[in-house]
Amino acid sequence: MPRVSEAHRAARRSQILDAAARCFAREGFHRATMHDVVRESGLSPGAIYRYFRSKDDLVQTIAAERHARERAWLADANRGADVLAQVRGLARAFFGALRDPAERTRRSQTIQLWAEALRRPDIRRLVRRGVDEPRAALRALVERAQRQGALPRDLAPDAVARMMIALFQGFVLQQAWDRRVDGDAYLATLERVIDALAREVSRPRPPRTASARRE
Amino acid sequence: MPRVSEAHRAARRSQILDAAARCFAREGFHRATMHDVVRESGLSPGAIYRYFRSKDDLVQTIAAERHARERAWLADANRGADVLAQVRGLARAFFGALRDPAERTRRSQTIQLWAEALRRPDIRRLVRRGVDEPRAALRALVERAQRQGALPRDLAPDAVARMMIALFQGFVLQQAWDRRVDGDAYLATLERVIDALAREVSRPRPPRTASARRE
Amino acid sequence: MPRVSEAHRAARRSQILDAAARCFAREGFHRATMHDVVRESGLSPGAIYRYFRSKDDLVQTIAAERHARERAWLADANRGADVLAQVRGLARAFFGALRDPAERTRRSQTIQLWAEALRRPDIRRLVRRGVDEPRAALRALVERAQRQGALPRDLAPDAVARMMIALFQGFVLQQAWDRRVDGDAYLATLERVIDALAREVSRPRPPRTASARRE
Amino acid sequence: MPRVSEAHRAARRSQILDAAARCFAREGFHRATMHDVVRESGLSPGAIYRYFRSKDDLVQTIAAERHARERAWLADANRGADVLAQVRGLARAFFGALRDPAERTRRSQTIQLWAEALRRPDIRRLVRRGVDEPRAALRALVERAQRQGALPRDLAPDAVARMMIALFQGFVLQQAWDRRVDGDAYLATLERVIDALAREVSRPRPPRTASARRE
DNA sequence: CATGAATGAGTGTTCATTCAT
DNA sequence: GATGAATGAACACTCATTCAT
Repeated sequence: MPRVSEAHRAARRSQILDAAARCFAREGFHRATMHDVVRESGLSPGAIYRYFRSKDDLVQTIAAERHARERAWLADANRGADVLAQVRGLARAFFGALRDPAERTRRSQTIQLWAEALRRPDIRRLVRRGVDEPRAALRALVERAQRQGALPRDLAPDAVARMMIALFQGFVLQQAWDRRVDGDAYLATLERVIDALAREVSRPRPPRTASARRE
Repeated sequence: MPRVSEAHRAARRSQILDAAARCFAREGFHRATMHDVVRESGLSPGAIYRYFRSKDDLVQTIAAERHARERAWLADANRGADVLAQVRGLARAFFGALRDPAERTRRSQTIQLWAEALRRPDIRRLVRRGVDEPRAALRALVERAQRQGALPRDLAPDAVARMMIALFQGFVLQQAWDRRVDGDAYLATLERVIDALAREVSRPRPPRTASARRE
Repeated sequence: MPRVSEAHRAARRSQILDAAARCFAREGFHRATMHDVVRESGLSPGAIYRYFRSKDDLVQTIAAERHARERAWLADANRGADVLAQVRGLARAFFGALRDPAERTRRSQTIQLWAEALRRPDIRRLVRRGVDEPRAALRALVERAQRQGALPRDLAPDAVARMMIALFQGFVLQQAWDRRVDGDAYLATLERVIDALAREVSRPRPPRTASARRE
Repeated sequence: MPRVSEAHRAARRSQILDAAARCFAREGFHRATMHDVVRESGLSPGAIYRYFRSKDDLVQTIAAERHARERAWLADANRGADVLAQVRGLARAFFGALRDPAERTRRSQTIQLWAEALRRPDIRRLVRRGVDEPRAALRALVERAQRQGALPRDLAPDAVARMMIALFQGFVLQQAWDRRVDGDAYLATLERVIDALAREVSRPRPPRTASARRE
């Protein structure tokens, strides 16, 4: 029977995590100090270490939280009837979210986690799952579209899924460095490409593709 | 050891830079210490500070060097006749380079620079130029292809350029976290998409596009 | 050891300041290292930096403290009736203090601050105030003596004040380099000079002074 | 038979000393680096270490040179007939020199040496001789004046000598911290005091002095 | 439970000095 | 003789973490 309620613990935890997230977004994981987090959270060092084992643990928890959030976000991807509409919906949801100012903070964390994943296996595991789970969902979606005749059968579903994720990742990077990047044109062109692929279904293919691969 | 040749100076410089690159790839910019670089280079702290003003300067120089390397890499992109062949050539060169083991080290640096660009304006400038210059080249290529009738005229050239870069960036990330990622399938699918776009030229478009956008 | 009393804080502060003073007196500001202060204080580097921003801050605080001490010392200079007795009292208090062994340490600091004032504006400000405030007090004293007819009216009060301070400063220097300097004889002769000046009041002056200035 | 002429050696030596003097005056002994001296002198580190054993040696040599200069300056003090005129001449020469801008540099060095003398016996020896020699000369002068009846016999000659030196030292300090200090008024008042003392010779003294000492 | 003063190993950097050329 | 690249011990300072209160 704990001395403080579970609700109190949870509140403290997210108070710390929010403060840490702000610090990390502002300064970067490495430049931000635990003292920064202490100041930002209004708590004491001891209090923070009661909830988190270390600074690395704080980073890891934030990474896990990011992962969970993005997973939830894809939860209803593989439902519904019109596959192409769903892909477009996903894309729109994703790019739309980037307009939220709070999303800037999260994006900054995400990019830092991408770098952090290179050195820390625990982070890498999370980041990889953040690719693998959407990838599986997108692949299933593409496969369903192929079965329905909405996308050509010679497209490698897994590669398509990776490409879609890459298109998201690259856009996140480019917009993080340059706010003026035009998300609408990017999204429109992405949809235009999907249309082009969709139309490939009803098209005679072999000769052209063969020649393209020849060289 | 005075009055040393320019060649000696250059050799020392790259001795340091190489050591730093190895340390940064192994530990990350922040975790790697100057002492690590000292040990790795076999020189003394003083020697390193004779060639570089600070640790940040070392990072910046490595960033600039990566930028220069990637720029050279695109130098002959916008030449030659067959535009689509060129795009494919570029893609193949890029993905092919990823097989070089030394490229792993460089890629690791690049990803770290992407994160570093969020906080350091000098790095951001370099990283952005690393996007903007290829983007301009790719856009010109797409425009040329459109004039030649090799790509449909309703594609936004700039967005296409960004997407191609995003496809590269995303692949670099995904492969950095998971060596097993299949570059060949990715490249083949990318070429498949370019083919699909190319074939759009000879297609009646307006009604379809409109309906695609309608929803 | 949290939530410590204000008294504890003050004790720690002066524990550090005392240790620093000893180090600075022993080694000089520049040769003394923070590690010396750490060792001498029995604390850790971090503890010291909790109370002082930098080594320079430590020097500055000691300078300010010396300034405050010397200011207090002059506080009751300009009171009382017999002006000449007061000047003599001041002189005796000043020279008397030099017999205290703890004063050796402080004097050593003072002389170092005189040199430090040449380069550091913050120290120069303090050192100058350490001259200007006594000077104003002494000048007022001399002016009062002139109004009372205790000193001749043709003495420039400000120059006299500067001279008295110079006599103190020079004595501090000379005794710092050679302990055997006889403070009693110095003080007696100083009083003898003041007497001589006092007796000038009742003397016919013009012709002599003119001839003295003539050459 | 040396490879370079003695004249060349001497020229190099003073080239280095001049450069060092400028650096030390600008930055202080401790903050000035050997690299500064290298840059300022236009020579190489090796060259400097061929002429001086260490940085401390450079300081010591400058101190010795300062000492020699000030000694020369007093060389003809104890000659000539009119003692008081000579004292005044000395004072005027001394204060007059302070108007030379090059003297600012030297004064800055002198003050630093006063502080340095506290820690370094070699410097202390020089600085003390810089007091003791003028003091002996001034004492002899005072004694001669007393024998000639130009100054009262109850003045302690040595204390008077110390006071005169103190008046110089204090003025140097005060003017180093505040350029606006009025040297002319100071000098005039100093002469005024000497006049007062001179006139004591023909004055009935005992009762007053006794009362002054009584308290 | 919470506090925050304290720790101390470790950081990036400097600089007096040396010595191969 | 002269050079200046190189050295490396030492420096001022930081910060993740602990634990007495």
